[in-house]
Amino acid sequence: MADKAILFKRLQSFDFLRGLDFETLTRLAESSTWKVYAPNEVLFWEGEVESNLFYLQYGSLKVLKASPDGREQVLRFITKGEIFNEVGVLAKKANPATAVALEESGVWLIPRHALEEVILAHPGSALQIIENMADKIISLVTLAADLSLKSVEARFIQLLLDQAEGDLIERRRWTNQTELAARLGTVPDVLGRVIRELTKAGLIEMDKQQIRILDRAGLMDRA
Amino acid sequence: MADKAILFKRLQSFDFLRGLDFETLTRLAESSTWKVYAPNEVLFWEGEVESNLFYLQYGSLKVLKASPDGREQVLRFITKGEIFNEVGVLAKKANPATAVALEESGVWLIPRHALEEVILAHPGSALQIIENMADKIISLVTLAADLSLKSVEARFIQLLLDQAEGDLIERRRWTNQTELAARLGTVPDVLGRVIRELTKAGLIEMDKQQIRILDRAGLMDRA
DNA sequence: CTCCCGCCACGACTTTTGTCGCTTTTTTAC
DNA sequence: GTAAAAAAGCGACAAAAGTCGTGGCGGGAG
Repeated sequence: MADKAILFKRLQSFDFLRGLDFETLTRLAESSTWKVYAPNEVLFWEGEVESNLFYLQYGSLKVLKASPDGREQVLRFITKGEIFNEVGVLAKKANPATAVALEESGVWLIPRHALEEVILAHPGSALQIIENMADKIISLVTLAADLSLKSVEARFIQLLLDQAEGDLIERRRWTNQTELAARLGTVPDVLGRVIRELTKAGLIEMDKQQIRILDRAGLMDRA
Repeated sequence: MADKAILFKRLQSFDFLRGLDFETLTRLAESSTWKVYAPNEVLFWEGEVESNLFYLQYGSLKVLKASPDGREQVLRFITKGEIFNEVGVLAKKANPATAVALEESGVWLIPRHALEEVILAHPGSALQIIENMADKIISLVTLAADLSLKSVEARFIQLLLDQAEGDLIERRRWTNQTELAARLGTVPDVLGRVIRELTKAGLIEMDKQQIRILDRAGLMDRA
């Protein structure tokens, strides 16, 4: 079990808790619990009511919705340091999506009652949470519009350009074509085809370890 | 200009303002302004920063994102009594979408500073706003998943079943095939084809005034 | 009244996306 | 290390979505 002192330090660094006093943070840390999830383990299912706020200390997750026939649409990736499940915690609604660990992930669970206390006592933190949710609304709006208005190729190119540091994208264990396809809202075959075409056109190069952008301008043209 | 007394009454009926005292509501009403928009008039554009909260007193609006080539994806319809632009007001972010009046619409504009005062003074109202935003997140998540995982036909059938009162849907002036198509994330031709197929299959009947569901079970089967 | 414009109907065609079957390669589990 | 499972490559095909052209109907504007 991770030390509560770690969480305490983390809590101090959250934007939305900034400026809270020692006792408040201690109380939050005291009532929270720690959990480690294995790769592919589910944190919560679509339709469940989950009343903890999650703070991801290490690892990475995906949030998705699945169709009856097994296809999935990834709505969001969560990396170290992010909080999630504001919807379940604060709106007391059934969760609209499923959260799954992509790799081993360590998570703090902060119970609803502790959080509500903080918000009522410190209205400024509510504004921070609202900003946080606004960011999510913005990215969901963008996702919906992209799914409807852009081709798979355009979405893939945008993903490449967003993710690239310099002209390189490091591939991790879970950055395989199947996962990328779910992220783009398509199937692995189609993504594979797009990759082949972009490779043949000399725009990108892809192997197991990385994706390299060879012609940034050319990519932008096609998107 | 509509009487501020009307807004005052309305404010009293907002969920998120419930329980506020007389002076607070009066102040809100005092600092708000009233505006009427003509059909097809734009309330705000994607990318603009808009610092008023809107309350739609009568009329109806659509919120959409457009692609360079002119297609649009409607993200949300707003009807009488709803508030919108929480994102712009509270998160101080550029608006992710454009809002357009579908018919003549009367709107109250509540400025940011007045709203922030209320929230800081009454943390409970922040929780109400958070719930409001959570609802939006949920419906955007659903929209994104539907766009990615369901066919146009399935989305149209779902729209029919959601909107129907009894087995009837009244068509208003702006419920034409062009608008319905934008709402479903497709083009009028495709929607027209789907309508013809469902009609030929004896599942629905559609004229200028209304859409009638003839075989609810049959529709659900196909979706 | 009539001309014009927007909406809709419909068929033909193109493009995009998704599916299938089969093979090879890579990863994982034991 | 080896066997089994998962991922990926690839071509052929099928289905869904989008585009284009033509033409009809009907409701304003003049």
